[in-house]
Amino acid sequence: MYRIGQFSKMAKVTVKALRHYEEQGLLTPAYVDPSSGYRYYEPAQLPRLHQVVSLRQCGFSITEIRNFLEGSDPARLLRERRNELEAELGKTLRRLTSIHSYLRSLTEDGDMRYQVVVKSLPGVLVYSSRMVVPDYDSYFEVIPALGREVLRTNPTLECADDPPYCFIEYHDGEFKDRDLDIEYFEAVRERGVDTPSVTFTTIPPVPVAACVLHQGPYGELREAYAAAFRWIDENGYEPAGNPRESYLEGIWNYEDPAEWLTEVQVPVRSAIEPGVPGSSRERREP
Amino acid sequence: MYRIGQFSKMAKVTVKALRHYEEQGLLTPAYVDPSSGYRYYEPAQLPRLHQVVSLRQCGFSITEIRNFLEGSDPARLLRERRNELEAELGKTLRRLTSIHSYLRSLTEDGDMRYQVVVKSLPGVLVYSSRMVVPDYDSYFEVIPALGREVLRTNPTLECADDPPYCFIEYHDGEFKDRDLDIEYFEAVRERGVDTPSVTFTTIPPVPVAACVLHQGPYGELREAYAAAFRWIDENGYEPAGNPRESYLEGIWNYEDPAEWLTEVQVPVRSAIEPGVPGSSRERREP
DNA sequence: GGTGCAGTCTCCCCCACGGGGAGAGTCAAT
DNA sequence: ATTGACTCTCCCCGTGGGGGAGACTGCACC
Repeated sequence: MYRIGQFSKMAKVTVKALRHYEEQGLLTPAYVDPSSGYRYYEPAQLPRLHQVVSLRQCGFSITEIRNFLEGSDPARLLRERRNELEAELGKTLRRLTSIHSYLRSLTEDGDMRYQVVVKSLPGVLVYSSRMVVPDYDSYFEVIPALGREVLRTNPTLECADDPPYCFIEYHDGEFKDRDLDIEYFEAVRERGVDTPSVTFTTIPPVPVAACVLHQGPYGELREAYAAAFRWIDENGYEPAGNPRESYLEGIWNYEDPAEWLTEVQVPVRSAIEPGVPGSSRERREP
Repeated sequence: MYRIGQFSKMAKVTVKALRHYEEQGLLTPAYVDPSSGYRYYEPAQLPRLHQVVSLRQCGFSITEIRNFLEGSDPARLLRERRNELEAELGKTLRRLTSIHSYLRSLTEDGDMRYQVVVKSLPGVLVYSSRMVVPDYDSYFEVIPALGREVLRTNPTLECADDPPYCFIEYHDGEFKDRDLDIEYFEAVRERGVDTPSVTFTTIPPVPVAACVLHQGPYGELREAYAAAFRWIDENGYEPAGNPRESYLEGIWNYEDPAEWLTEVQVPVRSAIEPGVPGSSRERREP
């Protein structure tokens, strides 16, 4: 019979952990003095404790260890844990690659103007209009005209404003700066009546998109795209749809183009062949 | 000016997280209504939030992001984070390998008799005696005789008993079952007087040792060694010293050899060439 | 002007795995 | 009897928010 401190030294496990394991039902002391409350352990308990420590070193949670010790299909638990660890491995690798991109942009370009965030884009009710315009400057004429046209057929139409969401999708598979095949979207509160050039529809959500925020005039957007596609390439993703340009602040709010705010959103998927790291479930972290 | 829910949709960040970021000083709302307490945000705050989210996706902690945003040498923080991520990667890999060994022992051997735990062994004051004995059975004569000899020259000597620690170190580089070159150690409370065959000394701590617990007669210890060395090999370690057999329960406590408890402790080091994963600091986990 | 409802506020508890410490009790030796 | 070393229970701490209670607020509608 050893007291907790002695047993703790034998097993190289802290006293706190031993008490915690008792509380969690993993290891009950061989005897507890009813008057003093002192815990007494025996070496015969070492194998069980050893197993607990071994499983902890594999990253099992207390609950999983309890299940394990109670004999519920160890092989299954081990395989589950393996899948989780593989997912974790994939995530750590992605983070590492991401840091690498960060560091490169810092040392090569000297700044970190464009940081990439991966998020999903919700599906939303919109009206949209596809067209070919001669150049970027045409946006400033075409889009307001489109708005007027929609309002003419749908006088009571309200655009979404909690928050607003309007963007252009680029249908050209390659970079062009004239004769652009674009589609303009604007989120609305409810479906309206189609016009010859304007269609109401619900766009599907995008499960994964790499997003870059651009502050400044549209002429520099090209760099934002470059940063986004470079990141996508470096980080083991590949484009999975046409890029969007979402307009957050623009001419309608600020005279000064330096204040304009645009988000480039590129739908992506993992370029890693499926079945290996990173396809599995999450655990322990956001 | 958007309320928190609208802004949350724009940035795809939960309301809870926005409030948390304010509390942590990462993003203060553009305006807070003094009477209602409502938070109001502006799109111009999106770049900062975008950066926060981007750093979170790299696994930075809130505190690190705060340092980052306050401009303290981003390159250094990124390199630090990279080192941490590499360490994490190494740890996950080790866990994965460990699970793999577990699963193999389960499917091949059908049981999981021997689980391996990595721990460090403390330095300790001992007396020791090196000798060559004809076979394992000699232990039962030689060791008690040794104890008597020590007590003859050191009548007041007390062995450590909080907890006791006695073990044999095997000096043969290979497996033998006769003419064994062994050294017996027993921890004591204070230094005594050497005898011709017994020396007092403080053995140095072992930073990393792979340990296996064996329950049963000594004849089966060979399997414990086999399991330990196999695990060491599979898990990217290599032996870094002679193995020890630590006797926790034995003939002095139990008649029945099935109750005997012995821990095999093999000093190891990482067999991975240094400089790559796993050599760095810890973070977020035990 | 009243009412309903969605949104927001603050406050508190929760997750895992213990670490750190306070204040009180216990064991053994001098 | 008095140390001094252990041990007990209880509470707070960290991470990064999630979930929910109870109370307000803002806005639309009647």
